[in-house]
Order: sequence, then C-alpha cells, then structure tokens
Amino acid sequence: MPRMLILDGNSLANRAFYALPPLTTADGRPTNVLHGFLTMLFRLEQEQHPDSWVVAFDKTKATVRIEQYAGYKAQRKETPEGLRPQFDFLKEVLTELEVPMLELAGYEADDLIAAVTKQAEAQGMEIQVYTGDRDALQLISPRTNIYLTKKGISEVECYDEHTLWERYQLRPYQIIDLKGLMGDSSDNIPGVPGIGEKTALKLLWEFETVEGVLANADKVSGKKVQSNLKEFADQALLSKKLATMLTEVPLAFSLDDFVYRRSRATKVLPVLQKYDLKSVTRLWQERHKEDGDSLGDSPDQLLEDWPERTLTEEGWLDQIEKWQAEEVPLTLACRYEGTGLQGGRWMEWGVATQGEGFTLTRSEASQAVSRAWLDLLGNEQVSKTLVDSKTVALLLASEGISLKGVKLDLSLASYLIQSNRTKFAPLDLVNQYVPKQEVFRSVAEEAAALAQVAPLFEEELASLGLAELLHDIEEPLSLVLAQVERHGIAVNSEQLTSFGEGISITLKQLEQEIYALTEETFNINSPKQLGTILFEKLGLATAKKTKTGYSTDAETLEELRLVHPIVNKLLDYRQLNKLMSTYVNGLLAQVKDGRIHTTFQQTVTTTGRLSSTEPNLQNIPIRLEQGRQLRKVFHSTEPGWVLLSADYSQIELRILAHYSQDPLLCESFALGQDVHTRTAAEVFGISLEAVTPNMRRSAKAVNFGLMYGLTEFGLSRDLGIPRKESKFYIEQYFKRYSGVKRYLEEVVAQAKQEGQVRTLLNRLRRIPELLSSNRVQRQFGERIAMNTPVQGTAADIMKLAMIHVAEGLKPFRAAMLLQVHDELLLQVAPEDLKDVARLLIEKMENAFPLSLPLTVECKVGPNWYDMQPFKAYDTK
DNA sequence: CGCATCACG
DNA sequence: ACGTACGTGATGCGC
Repeated sequence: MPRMLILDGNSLANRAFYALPPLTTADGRPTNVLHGFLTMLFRLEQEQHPDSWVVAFDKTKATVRIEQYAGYKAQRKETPEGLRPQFDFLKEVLTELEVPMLELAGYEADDLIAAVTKQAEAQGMEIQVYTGDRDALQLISPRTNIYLTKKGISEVECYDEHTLWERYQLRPYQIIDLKGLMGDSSDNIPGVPGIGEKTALKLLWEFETVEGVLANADKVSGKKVQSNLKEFADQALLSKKLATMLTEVPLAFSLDDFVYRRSRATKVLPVLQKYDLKSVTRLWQERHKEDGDSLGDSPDQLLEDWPERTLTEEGWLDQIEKWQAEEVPLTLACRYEGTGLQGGRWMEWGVATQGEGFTLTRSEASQAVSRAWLDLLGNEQVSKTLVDSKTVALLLASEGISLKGVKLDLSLASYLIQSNRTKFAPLDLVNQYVPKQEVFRSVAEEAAALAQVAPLFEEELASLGLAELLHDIEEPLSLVLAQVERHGIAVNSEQLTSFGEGISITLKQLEQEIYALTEETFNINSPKQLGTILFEKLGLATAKKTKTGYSTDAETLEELRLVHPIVNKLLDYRQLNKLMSTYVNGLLAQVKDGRIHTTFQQTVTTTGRLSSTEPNLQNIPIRLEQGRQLRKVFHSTEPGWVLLSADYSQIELRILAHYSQDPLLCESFALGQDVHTRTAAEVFGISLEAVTPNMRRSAKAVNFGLMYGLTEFGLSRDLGIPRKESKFYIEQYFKRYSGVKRYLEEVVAQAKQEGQVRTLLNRLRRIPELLSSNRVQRQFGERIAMNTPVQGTAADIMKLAMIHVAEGLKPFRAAMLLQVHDELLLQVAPEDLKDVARLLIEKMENAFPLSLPLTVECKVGPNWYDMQPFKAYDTK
C-alpha cells in the first residue's frame, strides 16, 4: 500500500519553537524551528520511506471560521517574534528539498490535511498525519493514523482506532463532540462552561454525541451541568462545528503533486549552509549517502569541475580578443604579492566563463598578452565578477589601467547580506553557499567556484532588496576609495618629528617627577603596576575596578585629581604618551615619499560606515588643543594648493528628525536654529534667550544620547550629574519631543518583530541580541535598533555624496584626500576653490533629499589645523 | 591574543 | 539586583 505522510507545518513549527533553545545563525537569524522541523523531516524520510508527502500551512489569520464565530482564536497570542520569520526560512528550505507544500488563503492547515486525507484514502493509500493538534484525531480511520508530538517535537505518539479507544473509549468521529462540550482554550472554542474533559467524556460515553447529550440534558446528573447544557446548547453545537475539520476546500490538487522526490545536493546544501544548519546538514548527508548520492559527501563535487584550459600565447590573444569582441561576462580571481597599495603586483589571474577555467601567470605571459589582458580589464563593456574590487583596482592602477565593468563585487555583496561577517576571502565567500569546499587547487578553480556561487549571491541580494545599494553605491564607491587611497595625503615628516621631540622632553620630565613621588621606578604604561602603586602603595581610595584589577582610566583618575599631586602628572603623561606612540611614531612609520596612504575598509562596520586602517586617519586628535596641533603636519601634495573640508552639520539628528517627523525637531532645523539651544529651551521650559551655556551642554548630551539609545545611567555619567537629574531631563525631553519618543519605540518594536533594522537606503543589520535570553544583551539590541538606522543612513548619504563628488571633481584641479564619517577633506588649486566648494555643498546637501534640509559647512586652510570657514556663495 | 586605555565621529 | 550609552582602530602589557 502506498504510504503518504502529511505534516502540519504550523503546528510542528510552533512545537519546535517552544521546545528548542533559541538557536540562531552566526548573524542572528533564528533557526530553532528549522532545526526541529528538518530533524524530524529527515528522520521520517529515513524511517518511513514515504511514497508521497506534503507539508500543510495555515494562510492568513482570516479563516472561514471567523465568519462563523468572531471570537474564534481571538485569545491566541500573536506569533512570537522569533517564530514569524522562520516560516519563510522553512518554506525556502522545503522548496529546495523539493518537499511539496500546501496552503490556501483563508484556510488552516487542519482543513487542507483533512481534504488531502480524504482524497488519499479514496485512492487506497496508507496515511500518517504528523501534528501537535489533538483535533486531528477525528481523522483516524483504518487507513489513517495520527502521530501527535509528545515531548518537544522529536518524540511522537501514534494514535489509531485502537489506541484512541483504549485512551478515551471514543470513536474518531466523537472527537468533535468532545471539543464541542469541553471547548479548547487555545483556539478559543467556548464549549460549555463547567464541562471539562472528564465530564465531557462521561456524557459522550452515555449519549454518544453533542446532539445526544443535549437531547437528554434532563437525564444528566449534576444540577449545574444540566442548566449549563440547556443555557449553552447553541454554543455547544457551534463549538462542535468549529472543531470539525473541513474536507471540502476550494482547491484543485492532485495526489501526483505530492509524490516523493529525492532532494539534490546542489540545491539543498547551499540553503542549509545559509541557515548554519550543521547538524541537519550531517543528517541529510547520512541519509543520502545510503542512497549512493555522490553529491552528498564528496566536497569537491559540490561544485562542478570546470575544465581548465591551457593556452599558448596565440591562444591567449585569440581568447582575449573573443572575450573583448563578444563582451563575454567573466569571473575573475586574482593572486598578488604585496598589498594593493604598497608595491602590490598581480601574479596570477584566474578566469572563469562559460563553464571553463583559465590561468594567466605573469611570468609566463608575453608582453602582448599582458597588454591585451589589461586592456580587457579596463573595458567597460566586458562585465566582471570579482572579489575585493578596490584592491584589484589599486593593482591595476599601478599598471596604468583603470578597472572598468565591475558587475558584481562578491566581498561587498557578502557584506551587505551579513554586515557582521569578518571573513571575505574567496574561500569564505564560496563556503557561504557551498559548505566543505576546502581548498582551491588553482586560481582557475577559484574563479570557477566563484562563478558558480555568484548567481546565489545575486539571488539573495535581490531577495533582501540589497541589489541597488550594492550596484549603485558600494561598488562605485569602492573605485572612488581606490583613487583616494592611491592619492594619499601629504605629511610633513620633519615637522612631525620635531613635534615629537618636544613631547619627548616633557614626557621624560613627567616620568621622573612621577618616579620621585612614588620613590620607585615602574612601568607607567602598565595599568596593573600603576594600580598597585596608586591604590596600595599610595593608598588612594579605590573607585572602580575592572575585570582584572584596579581601574586607572582617565575618568577614575579625574576624580582623584585633587587627592594626590601624582594624578595630574599621570593624566598629562597618558595624554602625551598617546600622542607620541600612536600619532607621532605611528604616523611617521607610515610616511612614504612624503605621503600617507590609509586603507579604507568597506566591509568592517555593522552600520555601513567606512573604517580606516594602517594608519587610522579617522581619529586624528582635534578635541584637545595639544593633540590638535598634530593636524598642522597634514597639507596638500601640490605647492600652493589648499585643503578644503566640508562637513555635514548635525546629520544624524537631522536624520532622526526625518525618521520621526517630530514637529519640534523638524521645525528647529527648518528655521536653522541651534538645535542644542532649542532643545535646552524646550526641556527647561524657557525662552531661547534664557538658555545658559550649562543648559545647552546638558541638552547637547541628551541629543547625543538619543542616537545611542538614551539611558539614565549614560547621561548621568556623561554629565556628571545624579541619576535623578538625568531621569528628569529625559522625561522632559520626551514630553516635548513626543514624536521622537514614538519613533524610537516604533523602531524597537519593528526590530523585535523582524529581528533586523534597515537604513533609508535599505542597508540591513540583523540584531540577534534582541532574541537573547540575557536582559542586558536584549537591551543592547534595543539600542542598536535605535542607533543603526540613524548612523547607517548618515553613512549611506555620505557614500552617495562621495560618488557624486568624485564624478563632479573631474574637470577641476582637486583631489579627495579623506573621509571622516561626516566630513570630506580635499586638496584644491586656489583658482578652483570656489567652484569645488560649491560642488561639495551641492552634491553633499542633495545626495539624498530628506524632508528637511541637510547643510554642509566648508573650511579652507594651508593645513588641517589652520582651517577657516569658507563662504562659497556671496552673502545674500 | 585578550584586556585596558584612548583617539575620532 | 543588576550592568548600560552607538560605531571604530592602535598601542602596550602580560599571560
């Protein structure tokens, strides 16, 4: 007899969700339902060898039953936040597994199961229904058994006619009568008040059905039960109707649609990998090994082997010409020595296209071949898929070629899909979809592997709505960044050295003075040794502690300033030592030919910002005068040219205003007010004129705090005020800026629903912390949810502006030198100064119009220290 | 290699 | 009763 398995998708998913710990992918998507459900599915597949199978799902909450009884399922809680997205994940996996699914708008899984069961019975099949819902027991027949989940999801209990009778002394058709009398709180089926399972069973044993019981209500023992039966007779009949699974559904399906098909590794493994389902993957592979599925267990065969062709010089020239002429899309892998910036040279190219792989080696390539190949890389019409296009662009730039035709940068694609990823090497990218790929035997194979996963990246990008962000912003930006890095910024080494000499002298003096006070020498740079000296030898009051011992950070020392003369000296020492080691020595080590070339990391931050490394030029001192002096050493590379900076004014607060549409905040910006002063006036309930500098300072801290996910603690610490006072400020703020409050609440609520947030330009950040069982972690997640759309949107806008500025800069004698999150630094020939400043303002202010204006302020100067406000437009 | 510290937005 | 502002990178210490 052919065997059919029917699974109740919603019921089993619910069971799995509550039975299993909250497992997630590395980037935080919840997956416990996938684990539970798929483990069960694979076990059933292995043990039951179904001839056909199907998973039935509920569709929408508006079921036909609601028309019958408005209260139906009204009690049922909202789908929990971690479960909802998993239905989509599950359906995606089932699709790849080629497991048939069934759903119908307005119907519950129950009804579909009943309908399929009926038809399968008519065809003489043996039917097994897997569910956690006892209602299904009504379907039991000689051909149909019900498997109810017992503990968790993995254990099931089989019910047939015999076991049902043993357990309840009921026939299957009486299950609906049982529900009619006792009701079901989880479905909000009312039943008859005062009748629970025991009474209901007793009544049915005697009178068989609800109708029978009602007809004989007078004979029932128990006064209250009797009167309730009479009073709620209609409700009992309705409840029975609600509990009855419909076998007539308006859906034409054929049992042929449910025939079991063995799943295929090339489809299944990537999707299991996508959700980090390691143990499930193992289960699947074991299952299919037995079937002799060669794709399941042999790592190298997960990807097709693309024949690797070796070409002669003639062959290469022909091939390259053909690719050029026919504009054949290529996937490239590049091996190089050095780095993209410093003396980097490509050594080998892997080229994959149309099912074939090629290797081009520098040492073997003739001059003519190299020339032709580099031309092709600069040909806009030949589209390329590659990894880390910024580095590739830099390698090519040193050969005089400008990389063109980047169709897909897989590193950037991967970053947009998982902004918290840290590894973007070709192997990591391939492993994102094809697990177990361990090593590439050649650069051609590497390219071939990349070519095969590229469509998977594109598909996922599209489904996450990230394709535009990638193609319109990140990819073009990477080429802009390559130019900026390559250009570098000029640094005066001599000046930097002499600056350092001055610091060194003071530093040595301070060192001696400190040793004099402690009457011994020790390593001041060791927090451990310093802690011992301060808090044990000198007996200063211990304020804070760290995990490892005494805290000696600036905040702690600040409080001890007046207690002991050593503290001031330590603070000075720390400050100067920082300048010396990180900035003077650190930067000097990076100067080459009078310039520093930073590397802008485009795949590091979780919010979409850039970061800058080796050296970091985004954290050059400015807040304290002594450190700020350092900026004097940064100047233009061209004699006579000046530095021009343009920075967004309050961009993050403006974005908050745009998101929240808070009337006060929006008005403040529309009127061009000083936003902190206005905030102070609102919070303290006074006029703008009455705001004191101290009030403004407090309001500024509140405004900053807002974008970080304001806490009383953080604000009180930042302002050095009692918690009570910071609490008062926050309350007052939210009273006046209720739109901001509402927005922040909304963004957190939505983040909890979706497990992720997005920026205005659709950048995605998943927030696994929101699902943490740890309260501190969860609150952290909430602050991320508040901050990321704001910080990330600012990053998006700046990136867009940079692309436009770089394009607009072409006719001018100017170069982009640095980006520092909300500031661009350029060098410009004096004659182009006004035009370039106007260009900057124009492009930056209008990069992505919000419901309120963005404003940009320009400054100009001979170096990065002496910058004066610059008016690009004559005052009106 | 993790921790503490401190520089920036 | 508990630990807390968001996002980074470089340096030096000490295991």
